Parts: sequence; structure tokens; C-alpha cells
Amino acid sequence: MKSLLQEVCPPDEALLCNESALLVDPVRLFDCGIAAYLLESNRSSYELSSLHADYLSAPLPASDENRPDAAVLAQAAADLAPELERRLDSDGSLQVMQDIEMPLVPVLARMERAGVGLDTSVLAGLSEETRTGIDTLRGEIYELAGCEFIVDSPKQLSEVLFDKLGLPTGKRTKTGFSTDASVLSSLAPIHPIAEKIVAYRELTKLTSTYIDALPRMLGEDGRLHTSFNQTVAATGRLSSSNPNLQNIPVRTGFGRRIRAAFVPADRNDVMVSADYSQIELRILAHLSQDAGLVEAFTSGMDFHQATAARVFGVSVDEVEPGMRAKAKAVNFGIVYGQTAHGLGDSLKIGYGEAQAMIDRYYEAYPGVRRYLDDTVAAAHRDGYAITMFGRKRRIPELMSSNFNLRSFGERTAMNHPMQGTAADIMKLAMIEVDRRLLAEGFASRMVLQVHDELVFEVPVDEVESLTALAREAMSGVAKLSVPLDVSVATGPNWASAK
DNA sequence: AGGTTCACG
DNA sequence: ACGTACGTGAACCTA
Repeated sequence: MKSLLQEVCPPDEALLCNESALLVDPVRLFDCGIAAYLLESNRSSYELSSLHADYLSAPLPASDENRPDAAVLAQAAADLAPELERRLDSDGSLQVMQDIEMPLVPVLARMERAGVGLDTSVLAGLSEETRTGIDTLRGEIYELAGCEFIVDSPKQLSEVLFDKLGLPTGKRTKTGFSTDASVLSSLAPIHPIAEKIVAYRELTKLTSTYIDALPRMLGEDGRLHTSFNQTVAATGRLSSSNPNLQNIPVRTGFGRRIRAAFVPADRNDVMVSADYSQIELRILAHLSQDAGLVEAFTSGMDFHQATAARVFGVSVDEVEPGMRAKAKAVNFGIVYGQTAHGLGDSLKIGYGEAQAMIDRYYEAYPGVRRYLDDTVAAAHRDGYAITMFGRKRRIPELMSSNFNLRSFGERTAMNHPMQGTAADIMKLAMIEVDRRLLAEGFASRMVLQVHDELVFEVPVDEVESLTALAREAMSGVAKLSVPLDVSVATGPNWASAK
């Protein structure tokens, strides 16, 4: 939440946060930075000085003793607002501004101010464990390498792996040979040092980014307060920083122990997590109107399994786990603007086999291919891609004569309507959830958003009503051709609320 | 400051 | 003929 009000007069942040009454009517809120973001979501700066220069064709006036910074900025905002509003209107982006972004500002302000609880004793225990683990692994790596070096240095590691030990090189980076996780996993069968390095990387990553870092970032109230940035992600998603609470580990068992340190403030409260299931693919089903895809979601069966059955031409109960995993990867790929290369990499299969799977996918879901082709063509014609709710993303790369850059633009054009519409839907849901929490006098608080998930701190006696509220609000904000399924879970910490 | 790597959706 | 999966933020090393 980097609102104009916060920029100009930090103490008045209270205006946006007050729990008892919303003193600022979102209808009358106009944030110049967010307006410019809706017009050009790729801008490098949304500072008033930058906007003044670009939209009013004049540098920001200098401040002096008669005109302090705050006065200059207030005047700049006042001058910019009508101009930006005109541009939003003629761009067709005023709806997104008024219906989504401005109403979201006080919601994010309240979430940031509420913060989230962190049990530092959990992290202290993990820190102890990782310290000894890291020391042991480092020693084993030195032993296997036959020398001591800085394992964290990709340059030194590359010398050890590829020069000293003579292991086969894989991908290249700008500066040399890559030592990333996919390279190390291919080296694992050849030399035992590879898996030690992978394990070392996991522990050092989790320690330096989370276990040791988060306790240092607690506010005076003993809670973690992130910033939800509203003008960063070009698709319309939020981002989170200082600390980033949208990338807390969850994929490994050890990582989930970090997530377990996120707890409610009050001992009698619990964490509740509500997340959209496969929202981007459901949006694709709606946008493409592909009969097979819509059927897969309305029938209520396992979606990746249903895809596997169609792609491999077997009945649903004949789908083996390997087939489901492949179908799942193709489904992911579709959302990213599928390429045979990318799919081949992720599945560790050949380019040809990957292309064959993609072809079979498009045969199974012909409406998807038609939709994606139309979407790319429209983006070439218009210069932008657009979401269901009218959020545009300009894609200048489509004009490039460079094949790679142009292809990137086309993948962006395919991805934006799915990722961006999901962001729109989540933002609308947050506005509705927040409105009802206040209107119905809940003590529950919405504390985090992680793209398709909302996290709440909830008094035990509100669990049932909050669960119903989250379900209704999240699945009810948009009417698609397929249901917007929401799964809700509860537990004493964030890891257990899954 | 830029590159690499890796945490998340 | 070309070669990348989409969107982020943070830590670390190197220059």
C-alpha cells in the first residue's frame, strides 16, 4: 500500500486503517501512481516527479521555505489527478481504477497494519538445527571436492565441479556454466557432491532468507508487517516486500516447519487459509469456452486426471500417476504460453515428445488453441492484452523484429488474461471479504494474500462463520462458466491450515 | 550494480 | 531459423 496519502502525510495513514469506520470513501480516493500503473504497468517509476514530467510535460517544481516538499507533492497530485482520470477514461481503464484498485487501498492498509504473528521460538530451534546441518554439509563438500572454497560462490563452485572434478557442463549463463538445481540434479547420478550441494543450498537459503531474517523484522508490536505493493506486477497481481510474505516456504518438509512459525496473536485464535483451486485454468475454461475444459471443471473430478485421460486417450480410471503428472505439467505450461522446449525441460523429456503432448492437448481441447491464437492475434492488433475486467497490459515486445523478444511478447499475451483475471477476481474478493468483516462486526482479521490464497487470524468461535464468509465472498465475486471452488482449512499455525 | 540462484503462486 | 516456459523479492558473490 503506497498510497498518495501515505506519501504526502504518513500520520494520516490512520484515515485508511481505522477499524471502526471507513473515514475515507474509496470512491473519492485517487492515487496517481496506481492510475499510471493501470495506463502503463511496465513503468519503472510511479513517483510523482516522474508522472509530472511525463503526463504534464513539465518538471516537478522545486520546493523552498515557502513551499515545502509536502506542498509541492500535494499540488502535483492535484494537478495530475484530473489529467490521469481523463486518460483512464479514454483508455477504458476507469472501471478497474474505481471498482478494484481504489477500494482495495484501505483493505491493504488494514492488512499491513494488522501484521501477522511469528513464533520466534520455533525459528530459534530451526536456526540451531540448520547451523549444525550447514557445517556438516560444508565439511562433506570440502572432503568430496578435495579442497576448501566458498560454496555460496557460483564461480568458485563451477571451477570445482567442471575444472577440478571434470564433471560434464550443462546450461551456460552470461558469465560461465550454470550450477543451478536442474544442473546439479543431472550431476547427482555421476558424483555424490551434487546432492550435498543441493542440500547445502536448501539449508542456507532457508536460513538466510527466513529463519534468521524474519525475527529481525518484527515490528514494535512483535508482529511482521509486510508491504503489499499495488504497482509492481505487470499482470495486476500484488507483490509483497520488506519482508516478502508471499514466498514463505511450503514445498519441502523442512520449509513447512518455517511456515509453522506463522501463528495467531491470541492463543485462542486459529489460522484459517482459503484458496482458489486452479483458478487460472478455470478462467481459461471460461474465456475459451472449450467444451471439454468446461466439462472437466463442472464434472467435479480431478482436473489433471481428466486432462490425462483426454490427452492419452484412456478412460479416467486407467490414468496412471505418471500420466497425471505429465498432464499437470502441460496444464501449467498452457497458462505460461506453452512451448515444447519449456515443457521438455520441466518434464525432462525430449523436445519431440513434448511437442507431441502439446499437439495431443490441443486436439483434446481445440477451443483452447482457438482462444490462444485469437488472443495473440488481438494483442498484435491492439498492442495489449486484456483481462475479463478490463485490465490492460501493453506488450511493446510484440513489435520487436527480434524473434525471441517477440515470442516472449506472445507468451505474455497468452498469460496475461489468465494471471491478470485471477488477480482481478482475488482483489474483488478481498474488497468484499473486508467489507463484510467490518459490516458484520467480525473480530477475525485478514492478514495475508498469496495470489490465490487469503490467510486470516480467527477467534475459535468465529471459525465457522468466517469460513462461510470467505467461501461465499471468494466464489461469488465472479460468475464464470465453471464454478470458482474455494478450499478452506484451519489450524494453530499457517502450515497446519492447509 | 549486475548476475546467479531459489523461495513462492 | 530461431530457442524461453508466466509473475514476483531477497540473499549472496563479484566487479
